[in-house]
Amino acid sequence: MSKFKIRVTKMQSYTEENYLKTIYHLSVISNPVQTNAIAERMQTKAASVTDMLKKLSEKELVDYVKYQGVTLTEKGKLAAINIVRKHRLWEVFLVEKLSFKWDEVHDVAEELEHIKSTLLIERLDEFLEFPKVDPHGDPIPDQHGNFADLAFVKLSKLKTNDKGTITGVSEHSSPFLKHLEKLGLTLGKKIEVSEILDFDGSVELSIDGNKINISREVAKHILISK
Amino acid sequence: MSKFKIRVTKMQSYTEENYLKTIYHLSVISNPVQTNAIAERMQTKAASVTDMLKKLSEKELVDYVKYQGVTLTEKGKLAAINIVRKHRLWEVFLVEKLSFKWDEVHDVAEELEHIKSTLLIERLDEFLEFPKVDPHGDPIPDQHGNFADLAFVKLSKLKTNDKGTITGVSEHSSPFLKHLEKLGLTLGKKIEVSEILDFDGSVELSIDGNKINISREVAKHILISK
DNA sequence: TTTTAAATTTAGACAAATCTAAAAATTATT
DNA sequence: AATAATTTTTAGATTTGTCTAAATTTAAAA
Ligand SMILES: [Mn+2]
Ligand SMILES: [Mn+2]
Ligand SMILES: [Mn+2]
Ligand SMILES: [Mn+2]
Repeated sequence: MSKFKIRVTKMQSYTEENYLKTIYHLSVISNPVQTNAIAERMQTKAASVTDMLKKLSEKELVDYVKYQGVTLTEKGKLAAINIVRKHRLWEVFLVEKLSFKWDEVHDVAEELEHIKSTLLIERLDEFLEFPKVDPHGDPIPDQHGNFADLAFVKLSKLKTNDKGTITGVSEHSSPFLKHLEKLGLTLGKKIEVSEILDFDGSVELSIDGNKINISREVAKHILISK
Repeated sequence: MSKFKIRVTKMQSYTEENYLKTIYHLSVISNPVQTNAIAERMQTKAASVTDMLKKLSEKELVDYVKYQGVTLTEKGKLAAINIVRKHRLWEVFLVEKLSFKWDEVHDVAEELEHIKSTLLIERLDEFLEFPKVDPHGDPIPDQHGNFADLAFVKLSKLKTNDKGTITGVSEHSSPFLKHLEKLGLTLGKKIEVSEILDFDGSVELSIDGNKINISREVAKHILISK
């Protein structure tokens, strides 16, 4: 009879992975992460979230204090970043190799990110020539979970005459991305703020020699560098 | 109150898809397919299979007669072929684009085949330039489920002095494929039977100018054309 | 044609993930 | 500090897919 209990750390399920990823993303906004925030983002009910938090806590993937919220443990954070890595690499694949548009990739990547094979993901990384960012400008972590924290500023924070390059978006919905596409606001484009309208906060900017006006709401989700 | 019951044909689950595919493959050998055959191939218990057969029958994907076995309906067959199509296309991708060996692709494809996106699979097909066979020589069905029934003959059926080209294998396990690899018995290779040994039925063949001997068991799983 | 063996199905339980409704804890407001 | 509002958790069900053990049906053997 063994003196020690062998704890077989089972692999995470599809569902657990989605929870970990959600908690990871919400951690940026608030830490610890609250039950309702997770429920809303995952389109599920608070009661279901509570159940899962207990389970993740049991597996030592999160630190969970009743009524207070959750934080990822080191182990949980690494697991989460790994899913994010896979998600973003698949998005690059879809856009670069299969001609998907940047608003078409999200749902498929949401499924592909759960495929379990390190060989697959390392080979994919190599095949894509080790991309540093995904089609939405988000950084792609390396095998060890490290990635450069790109210095972004929201377009809505710029002042009149400020210049910069579009390097990311903080909203990934298809309607939003299609809207940007139509306006010519795609990654890499240089812009200059020509005016900020007083009455609605909307932003007028020069792009490719044209002047266009975008709502404050849209400006908030466009990330500018330099 | 509506007079008609609306039957929402739900999409198949990951598990249902695996059952359909298994039934499809077993149909080639015997029709109808028996419960135990499915259970054995899926590494599960007969009782679980019975439960699933009732469910698939309910969804009109199989014709199921208690104690007699199952047959795929037209609908079920199409669904099954679609999974097979995805499985084989992904295998080609892994080998052609990510340098996987032919014995490394199966398990990963087993997961990838369940990704739900027609756009993805049609684009993948295009990206791979519409391959007709997978890395094991198996035919890849088109979008409509049609594929050429390639005329194979088992190497074990050949007589002395018969010639032919290796165009497929009927066993996909990693050890078997690695074994073939080591012997130089890969797809496209031309062989000639030089002798069939009486006492154990093993086959001696010429390949690339060399003579090698393979067991009858191995010969049974090598498919030859022309 | 009984009897025996093999295959298959039912009955009843269980784990994962979800839900609704009700209870408990925390936070905000008077 | 007491009350109200919000957030979170529990209790109890439900669905999907699985299992073991027992009962049935079919096929094979005597
Ligand atoms: Mn996902
Ligand atoms: Mn992205
Ligand atoms: Mn599968
Ligand atoms: Mn194959």
